[in-house]
Amino acid sequence: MKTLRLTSTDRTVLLDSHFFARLPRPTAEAILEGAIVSTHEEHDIVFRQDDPIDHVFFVLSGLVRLYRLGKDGREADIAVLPKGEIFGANAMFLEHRATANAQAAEALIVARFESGKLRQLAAENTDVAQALIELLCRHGKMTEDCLAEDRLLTAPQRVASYILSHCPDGLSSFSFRLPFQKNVLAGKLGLAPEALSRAFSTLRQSGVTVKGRMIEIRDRQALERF
Amino acid sequence: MKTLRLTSTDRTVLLDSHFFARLPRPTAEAILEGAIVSTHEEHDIVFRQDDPIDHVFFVLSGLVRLYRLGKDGREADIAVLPKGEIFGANAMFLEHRATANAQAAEALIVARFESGKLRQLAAENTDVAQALIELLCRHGKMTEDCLAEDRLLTAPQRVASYILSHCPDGLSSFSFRLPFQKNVLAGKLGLAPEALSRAFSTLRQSGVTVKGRMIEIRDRQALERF
DNA sequence: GACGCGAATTGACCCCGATCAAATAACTTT
DNA sequence: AAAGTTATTTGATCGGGGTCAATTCGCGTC
Repeated sequence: MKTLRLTSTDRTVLLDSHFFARLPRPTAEAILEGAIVSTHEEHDIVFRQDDPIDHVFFVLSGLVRLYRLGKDGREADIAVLPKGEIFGANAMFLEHRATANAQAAEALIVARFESGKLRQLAAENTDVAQALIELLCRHGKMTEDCLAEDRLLTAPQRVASYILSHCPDGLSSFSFRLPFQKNVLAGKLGLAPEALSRAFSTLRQSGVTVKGRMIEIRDRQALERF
Repeated sequence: MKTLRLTSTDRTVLLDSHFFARLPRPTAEAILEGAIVSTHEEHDIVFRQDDPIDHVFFVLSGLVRLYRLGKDGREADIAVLPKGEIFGANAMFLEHRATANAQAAEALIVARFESGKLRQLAAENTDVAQALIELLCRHGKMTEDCLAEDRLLTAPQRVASYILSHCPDGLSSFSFRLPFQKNVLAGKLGLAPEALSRAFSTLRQSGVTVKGRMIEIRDRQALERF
């Protein structure tokens, strides 16, 4: 892990992100003050569950995986966060302990902000508080979605749902490139890699073609029906 | 469903709750102004997924079940909330649409507050915003816990974990009464009722006795090991 | 273009938990 | 207390997905 300072493209990523974009520019700038940037190799651990953490993290590039460990060492993904997402914010209001492990799922650059300062700001500035509230709602809903999908859908259905979430409305056929290794996708969907693989081949009969990371859909309706 | 006004015991439940207790009394009182109370029979639907809702709900007594519906009509519980809990708050910041169905899991009394007013208050008053943030963090963590347990634990392990969460630290043997029907517990744990039943009988060999709603533990360590 | 290594697929097997059906238990009502 | 519901348990069966082992594929390197 190496630590650096914010570059100007970093600032762009930050200011364009879901969270900072809804803040008045000066407020956003104030938060950026004192940000620390660090790089991590794939598989590096950023923090561990129950670690005391006094920072909030922002993905500048790459991918983080948040997961919990079972007694037997098995891992369960809670979330997979791409560029522009924030993590570690819950901890700020929850005893300052991480609720999960955070690991680089690929080469990763993160910015971190002192949570004390951010919390202070949130207490003084309702814009910041609003932004935090919206962030937490959004993340909460994502976790809920995940839980509901786990309980309601089979593996092929979850994969279909994932693919459809990448299909712009109206198109009946399209293709896209997976934003990460199948490995990671499997974890995100709560599946073993083998199960993901089998799910893809089940979906072949519904017009899904997989070649490397490229996914191609021939018939959107068929997928929705699945 | 019948609608009423707040009784004085209702006020007590509200003011003692996790959310309101951390607010200055006058602020809390201000929110209570204009609360509407309604009663619901077991199985009544309070609101449906995707309904536009402009209220935040508070459980005065009884139990609500939040769940999503699958295409095939199957139900997946997202949360089961007892007296003192708030629900429908996410919607306030998420297009004003409910993210799940809310159903009375037993005779239920709820108070509702206009979300517009609450949101306004949160924007003006950082105490309210802080309380909301903490609420959302707490709920977020609960959902995360649920997701992780689903992915990491078998049915008997989930039940053991549930029982242990009711065991005060230090005691090695103790007993308690389930706060709701096994039916509901099964849903909360993401199990079919039959699976819950079987899980209980598996745990018998680890010193768990079940008689009606009474649960008795002989050996805490044995349960933790499970 | 050949090589090498980690990622992904495929096959075989097994276990957990869902589902259906039937029996029993626990409540309500009268 | 008897009858009628509604929950819960138990048994039997089945399917989804996890795990292990063996290939095969894809991609970066030389």
